[in-house]
Amino acid sequence: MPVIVDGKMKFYADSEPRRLMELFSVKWTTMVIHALYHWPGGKCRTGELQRSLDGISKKMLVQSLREVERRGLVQRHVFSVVPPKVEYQLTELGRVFAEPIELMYQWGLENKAALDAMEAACQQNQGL
Amino acid sequence: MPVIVDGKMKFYADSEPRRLMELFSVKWTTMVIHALYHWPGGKCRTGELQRSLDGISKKMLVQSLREVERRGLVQRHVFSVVPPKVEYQLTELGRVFAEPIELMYQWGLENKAALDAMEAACQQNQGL
DNA sequence: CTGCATCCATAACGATACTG
DNA sequence: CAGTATCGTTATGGATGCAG
Repeated sequence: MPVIVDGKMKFYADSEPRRLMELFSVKWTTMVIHALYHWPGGKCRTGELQRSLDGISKKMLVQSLREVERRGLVQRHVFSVVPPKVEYQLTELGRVFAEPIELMYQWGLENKAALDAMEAACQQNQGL
Repeated sequence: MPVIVDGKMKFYADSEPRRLMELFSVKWTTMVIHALYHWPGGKCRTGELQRSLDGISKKMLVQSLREVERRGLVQRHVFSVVPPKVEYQLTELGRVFAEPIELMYQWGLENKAALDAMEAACQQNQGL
């Protein structure tokens, strides 16, 4: 799987897998995609989304939404009414990227034991 | 899949999936695990590892290694010789967590088209 | 060779207050 | 309701030099 150069293995930070991982490196983006993926009807309003994402600030919500919109993963629908109404939904490309995210969510749910073991080791080695 | 509270969906930042994702949020940790996972024999020295991870600084290498060691994913073997010799290898728990990481690497390699599409959209929407 | 310490720049994040 | 702006804190990461 890894690239071999002069008989030595090489791993690159700008490889495809790493480009994918960068999506995960920002705290809320995956949760936004995950939430939209599971939203009944696939569309939801700003406020609803914020209330569903426990602990997210308005700033990070909007910032995350702009981010995924810029990347072409989410589409924004603005209704010209008062009070304002805006709906968000995954694009086709967004649903493609929901796939690995759902894989991770699945794995996480099925491997709580491993996650707990890691946390336990973590606390045990505080003074390392 | 999501939790339902009062008929509304709720997504928590401290859920199992998110705890897994936190492993991914630090730039080099996944690459270190990925590299060790594919290393012939499963053990490798500090310098070898650094040379294989393109662009990593010494500081981040050591920091990442201490991180995964603290989490119980990697074991450190110190040889009492001069010049110093240290080897790293994945623990059993580490090999468990290599699984989702390899899944992501696999997905990334198989979906270069989607990644390129995202990048293209990204650049097109610069002035958004 | 391995590891640590230091300095510094930037990015991520949260809280709050304000506009239409 | 949706979105913006500002401030301050913390985390992240790179460069460099030193020590065993």
